[in-house]
Amino acid sequence: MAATSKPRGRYSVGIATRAKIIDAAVRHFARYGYTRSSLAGLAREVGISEAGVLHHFSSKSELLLEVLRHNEELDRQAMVAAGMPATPLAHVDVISWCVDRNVERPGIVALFVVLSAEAIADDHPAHAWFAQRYDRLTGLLSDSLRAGITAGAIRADIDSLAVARELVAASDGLQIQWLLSGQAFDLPAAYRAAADRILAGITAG
Amino acid sequence: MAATSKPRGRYSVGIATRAKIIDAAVRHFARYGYTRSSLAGLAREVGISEAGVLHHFSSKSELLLEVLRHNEELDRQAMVAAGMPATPLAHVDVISWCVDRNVERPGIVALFVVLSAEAIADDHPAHAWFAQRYDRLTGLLSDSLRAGITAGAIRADIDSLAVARELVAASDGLQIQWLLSGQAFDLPAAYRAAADRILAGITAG
DNA sequence: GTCTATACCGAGATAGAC
DNA sequence: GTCTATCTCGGTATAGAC
Repeated sequence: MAATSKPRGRYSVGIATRAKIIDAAVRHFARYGYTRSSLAGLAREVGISEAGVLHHFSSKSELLLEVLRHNEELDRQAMVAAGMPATPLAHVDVISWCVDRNVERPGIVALFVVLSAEAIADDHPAHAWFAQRYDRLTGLLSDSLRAGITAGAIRADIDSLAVARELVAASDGLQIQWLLSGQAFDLPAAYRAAADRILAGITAG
Repeated sequence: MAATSKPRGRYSVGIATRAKIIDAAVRHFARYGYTRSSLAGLAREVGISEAGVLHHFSSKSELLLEVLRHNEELDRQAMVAAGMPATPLAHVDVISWCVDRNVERPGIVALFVVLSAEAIADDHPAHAWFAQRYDRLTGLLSDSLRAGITAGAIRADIDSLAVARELVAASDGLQIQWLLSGQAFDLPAAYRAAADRILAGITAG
């Protein structure tokens, strides 16, 4: 424990500071979006100054991208730990797994709902990141559905990309309602019902 | 024509100024969200000063609510003109009609996607407006579905509110993907397919 | 690694002239 | 009805001390 925390001079060790900043940034970006979040508020929460934050991240937009990358890495690790396929979100079940996980951390859900809407503007610092994310997500899901067709589990006459978009859309749309309603309904159950309804229409036989 | 536009003094007539401000505000809020939009940019576009804008709307947040109210009124009028039921969005078909209409004006779609995400924060000036809007929307759709059950067209064992949420979620989620992709797919067709898939699972018989 | 101090910019809003 | 001028605040980022 002492190995990483021996103070040197008048400042605390700081190896953990970067992580503390990212943690706080997740909360702030989720609550206020990117634009309304301020480095000052972030710094106050961490217990350092604005300049201290900018020592670790050269700009606010770089911090945003680091937050997104960090979260992606955590997701990957959690998926591996849970025995999910290494390729993220390759299967429909994986979305349900994600929803179950995210219901425990509404802050992360808000982070993505708020930022993905903000990032629609093509000069937003995370615009490309989100555009790519959706392409990848729907592409992988579509591949997974086509594999299901080959295996004979799914009807061959469906538009796999369209269904993939619907599955992702159901998740995003329900999240908005869940957050706006103050988490007034059971999000995982709602998503499972929606996915089941979609899948029921495309199963073979 | 001259009835409303005789200049008095050195300023132009200005009865139309309020409408011009609202028009420009729709574009700005859609493009930048509420927070990133500035009265200065708005004013520049209209051709007046910031103070001129604030002469018509006492504050920026009041302008936002006026924009939302104005849009609601336009929707109502368009619905009446199209022979849609006066109660907005009481039927599933009405959503399709809205999607068809909105695909011609991606700015309005962006307005709602961006603002409804921004409004998740409970201190956002339009938070209550959006929370109520979703309650009303899903409530009316749910009522409509229950009427379908009574009429024998829809299976009696479905959760009408859950299905209503799914129909709204599909629309919201597809809109996000549509905007982020640069309008790369046919939104009305995608929504109709999604709605059909959901409805196919709940029709009686 | 973190501080203080500061430069610089742009926001929303108000007061009072025309 | 619109202007100019100004106030006040808050933002990001930089420079240099410790």
